[in-house]
Amino acid sequence: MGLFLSTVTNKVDSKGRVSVPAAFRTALKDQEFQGVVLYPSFTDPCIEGCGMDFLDRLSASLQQQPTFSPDLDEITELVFGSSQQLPYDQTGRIVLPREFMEHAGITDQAAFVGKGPTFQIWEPAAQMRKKQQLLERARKAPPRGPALAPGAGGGHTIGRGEAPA
Amino acid sequence: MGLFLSTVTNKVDSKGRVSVPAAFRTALKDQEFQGVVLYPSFTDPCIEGCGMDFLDRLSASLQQQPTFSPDLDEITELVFGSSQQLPYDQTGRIVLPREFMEHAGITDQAAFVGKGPTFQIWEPAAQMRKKQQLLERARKAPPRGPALAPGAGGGHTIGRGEAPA
DNA sequence: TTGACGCCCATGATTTCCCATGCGATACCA
DNA sequence: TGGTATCGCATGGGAAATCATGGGCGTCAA
Repeated sequence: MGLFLSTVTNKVDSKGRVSVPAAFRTALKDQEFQGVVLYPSFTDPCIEGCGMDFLDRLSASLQQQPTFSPDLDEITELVFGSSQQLPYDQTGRIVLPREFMEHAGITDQAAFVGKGPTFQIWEPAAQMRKKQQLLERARKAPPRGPALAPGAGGGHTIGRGEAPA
Repeated sequence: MGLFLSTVTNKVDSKGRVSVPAAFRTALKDQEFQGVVLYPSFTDPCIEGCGMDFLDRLSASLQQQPTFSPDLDEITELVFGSSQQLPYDQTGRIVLPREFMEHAGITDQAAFVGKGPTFQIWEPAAQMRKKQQLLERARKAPPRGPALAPGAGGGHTIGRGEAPA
């Protein structure tokens, strides 16, 4: 699965349509469902995004666990209940549901922010502020990452123009 | 199998008819039986819903259980005993059985809430309350563990560290 | 009859599809 | 090396299909 990288701001038209950045689409091109899955963030004024396989795996792993944590189960309930499957139109756009736009304060612009296996959609100004906050915090107390998983491979980040066809 | 996602509120007319959200019907379109299976929730004032195949699999997995759990058995009995198979009419509506409506307190509106492999039907206000409850709990006690990859921004990215394929 | 139920059609609103355009970057050619 | 053609991507708007909803009519059973 491709990773979502970088931040791209696109326009939201009067119908609520917005182009999903080409690089993001590339990251999802292998999926069965051609589109994205969105749900409102529970902690930030933004929209969370991922591919359908993300939810598929979530669902699958929940069903396998006989002893599921109630917490986890409830969160899942929230996620499923508040997510929406949004297919691309033929030019790679999706229609942002009105309630999601309101939750994120999005009016006519949307910033797609890559977060690795998932991404977020922000109102551009709000995303700036958030980013500044994170930067400051990082300066004060640099966060420490986990040990790198071995052999996860030559890694294929998504970039432009890697058409193996 | 498609997953049930998002929450959609539809009107219940004087005959007790309600449109099953198109997205839900899509999730069930591959099934033999064109309709849904409903049964009252035994923990919440709502109606549980799923496709026929879900019950098939439930039944199958129960028979595979090496150790027969009385709990499971009880659940099975409750589920199978109180469920109803409700076919769509030609426009994709079902007729909500009166006792189910009463159990859920539904009068003229019904909220379909996706829960992945299954869904629920609520009286809209009650569903709001339930959702708020879950939200608060999610914010207070964000689930931890290997299953969850906390995002940088106090995030709540949900994912399992499982191998991609 | 009265009501529950299945089936039909009608309608408005939304959503999706289709086509056209502008812009920028890259590839190509002279 | 300058200039030009071409492609991919983002964007806009109108047309067509889908969806949710309301109501009417016959049938069957109590």
